[in-house]
Amino acid sequence: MEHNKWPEGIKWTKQRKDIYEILKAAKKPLSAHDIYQEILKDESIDATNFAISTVYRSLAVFEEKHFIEKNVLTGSDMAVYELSDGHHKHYAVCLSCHKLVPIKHCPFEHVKHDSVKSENDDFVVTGHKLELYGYCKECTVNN
Amino acid sequence: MEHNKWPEGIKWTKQRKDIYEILKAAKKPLSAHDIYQEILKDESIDATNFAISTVYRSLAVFEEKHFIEKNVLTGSDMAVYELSDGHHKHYAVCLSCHKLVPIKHCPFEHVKHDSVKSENDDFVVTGHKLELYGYCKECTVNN
DNA sequence: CTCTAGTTGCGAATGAGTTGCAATTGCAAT
DNA sequence: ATTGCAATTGCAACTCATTCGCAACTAGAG
Repeated sequence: MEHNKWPEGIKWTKQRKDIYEILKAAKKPLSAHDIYQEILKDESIDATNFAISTVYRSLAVFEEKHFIEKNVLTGSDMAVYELSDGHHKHYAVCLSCHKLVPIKHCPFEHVKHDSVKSENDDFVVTGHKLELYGYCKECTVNN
Repeated sequence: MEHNKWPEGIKWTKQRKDIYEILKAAKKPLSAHDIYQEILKDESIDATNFAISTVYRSLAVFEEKHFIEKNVLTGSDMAVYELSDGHHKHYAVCLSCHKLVPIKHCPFEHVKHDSVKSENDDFVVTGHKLELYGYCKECTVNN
């Protein structure tokens, strides 16, 4: 919870540390509201006078600095955020219950982005997002 | 423009036909507002008393019937829609100018969705979304 | 042609996300 | 440690894409 090294380059306020910790502890991408709920719930955080606008502004800064990744998943209209800890992740989204199932191996691990570059005229690819969708075990059974 | 066969299963009102035609003519995914602007612009459409809520409701119905696909692209917070005409498409999004460059070959054309299924516990994959991002030629040159 | 369930226009409501501003606070330089 | 100021924050008001309630309308089955 403490003694962590924060990414460099920004002013590390108490609020930003809290938000960063919550994202670090999360097992799945969180929305700004999810994060805010965590703040309100967490006993160790003084949530009096913690504005949700601070959450949004901190997330914007984190994203700009590439500490986190922002996504809007199928079936939802709310942006979710997760730490970009090097090992980027993809998810399979259940169209029925909206559960997220992490994809263990990114099918692009071995694919060179350059291949796309040469195929499309001079587009420099710096990253990608992949999302599978379908139905999870429970929802398949119950339909 | 006319004599087209509409997908079955819904009531084909004048408004829905207009919206469907606009999507069919579009070369890229359009937002609800894009579509509404097209309606206002198009001389052949009587735009008096054409509500934008109708656009949203029609799009919702189309999506439900799988006539169209809804997406929220990186760098935007507005949903965009395009016909799901069998040949599904992916795009590369320029992080600088937000231009969309179609990806000619889907890297998943040859990948069996089942492979993902077996890798993750009993998730039935029915589709996927792939988005590349980076910088287009113009934006690479001008930076 | 009639009947009715499904659709529409309208305007008001919702809700995620943003913003202006005065007060506060990291943190670099002293 | 103390200071000084630019960056950050809380707050409340705002934006704007999208949704909703409802009365009037219409597609299309019979």
